[in-house]
Amino acid sequence: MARVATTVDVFNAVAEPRRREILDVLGGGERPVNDLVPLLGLAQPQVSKHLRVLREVGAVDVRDVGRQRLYRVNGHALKPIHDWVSTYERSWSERFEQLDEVLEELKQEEQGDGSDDD
Amino acid sequence: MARVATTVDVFNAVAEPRRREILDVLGGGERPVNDLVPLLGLAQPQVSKHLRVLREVGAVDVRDVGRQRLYRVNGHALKPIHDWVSTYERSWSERFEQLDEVLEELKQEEQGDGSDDD
DNA sequence: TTGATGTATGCCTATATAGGCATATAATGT
DNA sequence: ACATTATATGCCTATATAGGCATACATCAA
Repeated sequence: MARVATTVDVFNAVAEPRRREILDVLGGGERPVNDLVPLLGLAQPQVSKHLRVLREVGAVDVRDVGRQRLYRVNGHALKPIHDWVSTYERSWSERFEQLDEVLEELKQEEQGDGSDDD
Repeated sequence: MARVATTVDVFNAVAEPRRREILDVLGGGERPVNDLVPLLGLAQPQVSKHLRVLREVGAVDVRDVGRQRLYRVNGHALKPIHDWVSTYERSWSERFEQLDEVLEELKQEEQGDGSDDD
């Protein structure tokens, strides 16, 4: 078996480095497909395919202008990733480390208090 | 071709839902492998394999105690994901939306000013 | 040593999928 | 209508990998 389809799980869609690159480029503003081709060093069909995956998970939106299709990032689709990973932010954020220190102090005080209702 | 190895790219390692589940469980505290088996509904060998992948990208640490191996989350490994996805936070965060409003206002004022150094 | 328990590894199969390449589709200009 | 440009789709191959299952390895108990 392989894994949950890239077109269904945004975590998986974005696990492909090329697709992250595409989002990063599009972060700078709306662009047609052919703009991405030289920037990524990929053939046009592959770029279109990556864009399709990103579109299916909602990470990009499209707009037709003449014969061009202008793609743009839709960051909302990435929120689940942010939400999930943020629960681990405690590990590296100074802000949380300081919070942990305070909580630790409170805990110690409680223990000195003699109550052991854990 | 497939994609960057799960054992090399933390984005890819975590693109597998089972592995996110494992991290979520371990977030509650250190646990031996066999604790995860019933919780995930996976066979023990598959759990060990997922843990191996997580260990290779540094997302978990191990500690031997007797014949058990206690695994725990190492959130630091997830920071690159947080950093990357945070650049898109503008899309959904009220905080950034308000900032955008202010910037928009400043821009309008500048235009009314007659200067067009854009 | 022997047996039991906890975990890791190896082999196998099915499957998803990235990229190569040809071609289809669509819009525009002449 | 025809050519040109922009993009999407289809077919192909190679490859990574998730899970099934047997088994190796390691640690502890008797």
